[in-house]
This record gives sequence, structure tokens and C-alpha cells, in this order.
Amino acid sequence: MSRITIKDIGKLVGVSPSTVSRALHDHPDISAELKLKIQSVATEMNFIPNATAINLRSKKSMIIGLIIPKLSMYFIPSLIEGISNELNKKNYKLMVLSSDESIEKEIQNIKICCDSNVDGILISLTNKTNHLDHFSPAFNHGIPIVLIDKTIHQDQIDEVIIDDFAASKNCAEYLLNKNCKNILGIFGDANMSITIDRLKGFEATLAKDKGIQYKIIFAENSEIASEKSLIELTSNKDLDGIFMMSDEIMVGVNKSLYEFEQKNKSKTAIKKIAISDGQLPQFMTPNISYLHHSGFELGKLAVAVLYDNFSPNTKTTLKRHYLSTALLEF
Amino acid sequence: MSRITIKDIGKLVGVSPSTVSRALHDHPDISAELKLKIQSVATEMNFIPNATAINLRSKKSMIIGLIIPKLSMYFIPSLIEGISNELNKKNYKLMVLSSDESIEKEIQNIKICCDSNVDGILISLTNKTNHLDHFSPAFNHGIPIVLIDKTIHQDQIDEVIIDDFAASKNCAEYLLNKNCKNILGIFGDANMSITIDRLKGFEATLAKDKGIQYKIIFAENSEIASEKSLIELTSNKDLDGIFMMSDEIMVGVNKSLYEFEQKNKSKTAIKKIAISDGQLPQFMTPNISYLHHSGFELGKLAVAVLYDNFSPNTKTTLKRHYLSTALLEF
DNA sequence: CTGTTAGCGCGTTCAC
DNA sequence: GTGAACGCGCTAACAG
Repeated sequence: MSRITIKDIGKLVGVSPSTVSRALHDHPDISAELKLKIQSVATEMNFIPNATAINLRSKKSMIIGLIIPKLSMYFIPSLIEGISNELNKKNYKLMVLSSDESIEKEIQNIKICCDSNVDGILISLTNKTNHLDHFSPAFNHGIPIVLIDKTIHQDQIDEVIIDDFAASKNCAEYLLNKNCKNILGIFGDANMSITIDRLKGFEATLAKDKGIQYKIIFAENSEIASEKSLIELTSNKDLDGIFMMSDEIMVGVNKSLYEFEQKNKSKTAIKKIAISDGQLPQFMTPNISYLHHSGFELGKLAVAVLYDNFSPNTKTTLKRHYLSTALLEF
Repeated sequence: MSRITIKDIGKLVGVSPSTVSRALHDHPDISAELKLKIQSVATEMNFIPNATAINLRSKKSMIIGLIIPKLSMYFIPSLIEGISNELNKKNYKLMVLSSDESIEKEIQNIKICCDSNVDGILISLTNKTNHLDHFSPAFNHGIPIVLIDKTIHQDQIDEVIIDDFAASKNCAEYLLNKNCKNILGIFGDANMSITIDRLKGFEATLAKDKGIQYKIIFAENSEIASEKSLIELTSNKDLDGIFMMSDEIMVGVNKSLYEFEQKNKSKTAIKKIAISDGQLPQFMTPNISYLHHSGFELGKLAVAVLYDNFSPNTKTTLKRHYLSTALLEF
């Protein structure tokens, strides 16, 4: 089932391969009738130009590598969708690689991207990554890179993020405005840049007000978030506000809140706010207000920044790109 | 920043490109010391073999195209993870394309796969697809195809699915065993093969018992599932069992159950069962029992079947492959 | 043991 | 207007 080539078409029409190539590219030198003839034969024979051969010549692959820390159901799908949408507009294809929260796999994935000749790399780091030394293969080959969401702040590579400090500050202020006096903040893995930044924004806001009590806990996943928050709910009767750093944490906390209410046969008046992609909060029981952190939009922005990197001459110098967020109340 | 080639290495070491190629591939003809020499120079210069050139020669791309109906947060991430895991073992790369529930995009995605020279296509159909005519480009080029989960039953292409009929039958029996007499079944888009099959299994089981009342409703997403199920809960006081076809529906129903209980200040004794990937049921309030439909395992199986298609001679003849499921009670 | 040659499919010179 | 020749980087057949 070997594929049709321009040589085959040329033989059939009685012209050389180069003429076929030109006709198919609407080259002005070719007569209109010959063009039509060749093009009709090409479509008739289901001719598909061999992308590999074109890539070899042009030294481009039209493939963008996306490396994500893990294929979680939170945030990642909408991020991929945003990226995919934007890439398709310019005929780029998306290669998805998961690091499964392992640095070894992250290193491996960067190598795979280089091996595969990707034209650019979009990457969100694992929760264990704390330097970018392993990016050197990509640097060596001059492959443009954009860091997304889970990044490390530095001055070499573009970052596309939300203003994590401001986001958690907003959330903390929301709770303060609701008159909360005793607040619990639940964060993800303490090594991640987004955790650190969100933690800073949260603490900076609450520490200013001496009348406020607050506590910080960390939870790597929904399960742990559920367990730990239930302990807090049970032991701290004055708790009146909860901040949840992510959807994953929110899902766990939602469960413990329910269990707590069941056990105590009373409805709590605890105010809740989460940073979320926005799919799940409306299905929490009851609904949870959230600061919208759109994976879709972040993905689109990341691709735009990557495109910007393709033309280094006109390239914007700004290295850190912030996506705007909005607080939605329910 | 043009990349190092075997020609460059050859020039440096003083041998021909083919000798370099052989040394790098550990060809027996090359002397041990020359091999070592060449290999050390190669690594020193950060040589990476050009995959595009290799692909052109070998007529393989080592890329598998995955076409999904939509990048939803339900089921799809774990499906991709299973696929990705399995592909990596044999150095295949994954290209992800979303049809966004549009047939036009599905057609387009199949073309993209052909254009990109993928070595195989894994595809889960949109909820509007009801024939496979648009697969012809892939057929013409002899690209192996495997249908996953959302399929159309036919005899040409391998399908990798769960036994949807048996799955919903199991669920219906679970509710019967719990002594439910008045059951609500909530299903997804009525056009999908999985909806039809699950509906059949559900009805076949319940229709047998004349003492059982049941009702079927359809909901395209969580929101609609929530609205419609709340109406049923409110209007039917005798409802004592609910079957939910998917995670997406479960999330919506969970919310309406909560709202119903809040409004009526009483805990319902409604038994619940869902077909689920298993991530969310444990965080529903209260937990929901489920029939485990593993996206991860389905993905792995799909890749295995695809690999099987690579060697048509030894190929297993079975066209429909079922992943086993298990009912987990909480 | 190693070098030369040829060709994978395409686009782009450079001739005519 | 069109064809011939070349090269993208690599490997395999052939030659010595």
C-alpha cells in the first residue's frame, strides 16, 4: 500500500516530478491547463504529500511537544484543549508527553522532544523539579521553550502563568470581606512554585490583620486534603473560612465538609473559596465560589508566546506573561 | 544552531558517514576502538540522530494519532495516560487531536493523521458520528485503526470497549439486590453506541421483573443531568434507586441529590450506582458505588490491539475486544 | 574492516 | 514553460 508520490503522478501525466511539485504549489510558471490536469490527477489518486520528506528539507516538523507533570483530570484537559485549539490554527500538531511527576521522565521527555525534532516545547514542571539544567539538550538545539503554570522563575525562558500571589491575595481578601476571623488555607505540594507564590499571597494578606487567626496545611492530593481538613474541622470549632488552592484539593475538602455536617447534624457557616478551572465548583455541595484560573486561556496564551519565540527578531522581550483571573461568587 | 550530523562527526574523526552510522548502531564490522572513539565524539558533540531522515528512509514515523471526541475531564485523561504509557514502552510518540464533538473536525483529524504519516490511529468517535465513511483516507493508505470506547459496531475495524450491555446489567442487578422497586436510569447522548448498549442492558434486566417500576432519562452533560434528576427526585416520592451511566452524569446527580435533601431536611435512602473511571465516586457526598470502567486499562488494551495490527500475518482475528470490569461497593 | 554509491520524497536552484 | 540535477540526513547494498 505504498503511497503515491509526485514521481508517480509525473509519470502518469507525462511530466517531470518537479513540474508536478510546481503545479501542486500553484507556481506561476506552469500553464493553467497543465496545473488543472495535474491537480485533478493528484486528487483522483488520493495523493498526500509526504510530510516527512517536506520536514527533512524544510528542517521543520510542525510538531509542538507538550510536557505535563501528570495527566490529571484537573486543569490539564482544558490546558491541552486551549493549546490544541491554538496550534491547529497554524497547522501545528501536538505531541503530548506526561512526566508522571518524575524528574527522570521529565528529562526523558525533553530528550524525546529533541529526538523528534519538535519545533517548540511547552512544559509544565513536575512537583519535584527545582532547576532547569536538564533543559540543555533543547537549548543546544535552539528549540524554543515556554514554561506553563508550574514553572521556575528565572530570566532565560518565557513563563506563562497567572499571578499566583495576586490570586490567593484576592481569595484571602474575599474571606476577610465575608468577616471570616479564623481561616484555614489548604495548599498543594510545597515544592511547587505556584504553591509558594499562592502561599505568600495568602499569608501576606492575612498577616496584616492582627485580629485574624489562620492556619496553613499542605495536601498532595484530594484524599489527603479530605483527611487533613476533616481533622481541622473537628478540632477547630471556630473555623469560619477555608481557602483551597486547587480543584484537586477542593474535591477532597468538599467531602470532609459534608461528613462533618453529617456527624454534627448541623449546617456549618464556613465560607469557602478555591482557585479553580471552573468546571467542578458548581457541582460541589453546596456550590463553591472560586477564582477562575482558566487552563484553556492559559494554553492559548502559551502558544501565542511560543509563536512569538519563533521570530526572535520581532520577539517581545517580556519574559513573564500573566493571564488575568476573575473571582466568581456563588 | 544547525544540528550535528553523522557527516560532521565523520569529518572530525576522519571516517566516512556510513562508518559513523555503523559505529553508532554497534555494527559488528567496526573495530571496538573506532566504535568507542566515534561514540565518545558523538556524545561530546551532543549528537542527536535526525528522526525525520530516519523516518523518511524507514517509511515509519513512530507516531500514533489519537482522536478523541472532546478533551473532557472525565475518562479521557486516564485513557490518554494508559495509551501514552503503553506507547512509550516501544518508543512510539502520541499525537493528540480533539474533534470537539464535531464530525467536520473528526474528518479533518483523520486527514491530519494521514498527512502526518502516523503509523496508526486510535479513535473514539463524536456523539454525532454514525458511519465510518470518512475513514477512507486512512484505509487507502493502509493505516491501522482501532476504535476505542465510543465506537460503531461493524466488522472492518478492531474495537476496544467494555461490555456495555453487561456493565449496565450488573448495575441494574445491584439495585435489584438492594431491593429497589422504583428506579431511575440516567443516560448520556442517545446517539452514542455506548448509550444504546448500556440502555439495552439496563432495560433488559429491569423489564424482566414485573414488580419493578423504572424510568429512563437522557442528559448530555452534568448540568442537564442535575436539572433533570432534581425534577425526578421532586416528583417521584417513591424513587429508591438511581443508575448513572457516566462520571459526568454522576457529578450532576450528586448535586441534585444534595439539594433535594437540603430542601426536604431529610436523608434519602436512595441507592445509587454509576459506571465510572473511579476517581470521583469516592468524593461524592456520600460516596457512590460504581462499576469500574478503567480508562487507563482500556488505553493499554487499545495500544496492544494496535500493535497486533502492525503484523497482519500473526494478527488475532477477533475484532471486538472487551475490557473486564468490576463493581465496587461503598 | 571501511569507503563509495544510491535512494527514501520533496522543493529549488540552474539550465534550456 | 519545463526538465535535470542536487541536497536535506540517514542507512543498506555493493565494493574493495
